[in-house]
Amino acid sequence: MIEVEKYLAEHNVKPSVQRCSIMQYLLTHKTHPTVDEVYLALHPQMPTLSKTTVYNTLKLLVESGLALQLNIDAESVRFDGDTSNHAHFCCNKCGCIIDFFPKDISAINNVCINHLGGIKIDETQVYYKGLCEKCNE
Amino acid sequence: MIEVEKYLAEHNVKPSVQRCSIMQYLLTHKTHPTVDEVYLALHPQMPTLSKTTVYNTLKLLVESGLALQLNIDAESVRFDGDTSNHAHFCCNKCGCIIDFFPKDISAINNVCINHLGGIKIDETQVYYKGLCEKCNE
DNA sequence: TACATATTTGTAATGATTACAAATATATAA
DNA sequence: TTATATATTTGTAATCATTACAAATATGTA
Repeated sequence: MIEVEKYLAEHNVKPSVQRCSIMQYLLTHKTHPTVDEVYLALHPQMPTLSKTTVYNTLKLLVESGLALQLNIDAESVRFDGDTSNHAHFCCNKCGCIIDFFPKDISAINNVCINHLGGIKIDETQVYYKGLCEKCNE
Repeated sequence: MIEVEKYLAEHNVKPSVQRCSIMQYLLTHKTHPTVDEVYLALHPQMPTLSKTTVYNTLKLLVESGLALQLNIDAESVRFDGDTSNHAHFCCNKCGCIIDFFPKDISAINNVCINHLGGIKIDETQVYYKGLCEKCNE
């Protein structure tokens, strides 16, 4: 947990107990959880945790560059503690989300930058949807 | 409007008055409107229109391949009557959404397909976020 | 220790979306 | 054409994610 504390501090986020737990959860669970999933996972060990805190903290982490917010699913927002350059696949049947690191993904980011003048790109999100290996038989 | 009627019928969507109006609106307004925006725009000329119908119809259009659903904005879902292969840019300041047709965008779709075996890709969405030309001064 | 500031908490409000049943329109069969 | 079955639309009520906000708690500083 000392690691997480440093990681937050390095990004100018004061490492409170709640923030460390939530960041730690994101780093150790690559499941792209929703606010609810984070809350339900941490609540047993931390009974005073409030869902509002989970909302606030995840928002803070995103703003501080420590997490990605995924809108791949219209139903609820998902979060990813892995901020490296990668894409996501969402299965339309079982809803699983799979990380995706094609070696030429940086080309995707450049596609845009090469074409537009005045526009400033801060973030690129690539979502694939379809059927995962299991659901595709 | 006869055009829209044919367009819907060709995609096995029965062309009711409401469906034609909504499809027509999407085709003539490339603003990636929300459900609310579609409803507010059509309601004056069609006072009996219900917002539920707008929800149902847009869902039907998406399922029939006549519109795209964009989750670019977490706040509310947006729709695009242009189903051709293109990306979207969203300005973090003014919220405008800009269509984006880089000539090598098909490469983005292939990125995934080339890398995965059992997974079946039906849809690819590419979102860019940042500051538009105006907001970037 | 005392005080100022930051963080967390819980509840209430908001707003998008869905469920559902009644009303209306459309298509079909006699 | 008329009667009947089916599909579509409508309006209201419910649901659910998210946000607002003010009180409570914790933290940092003099």
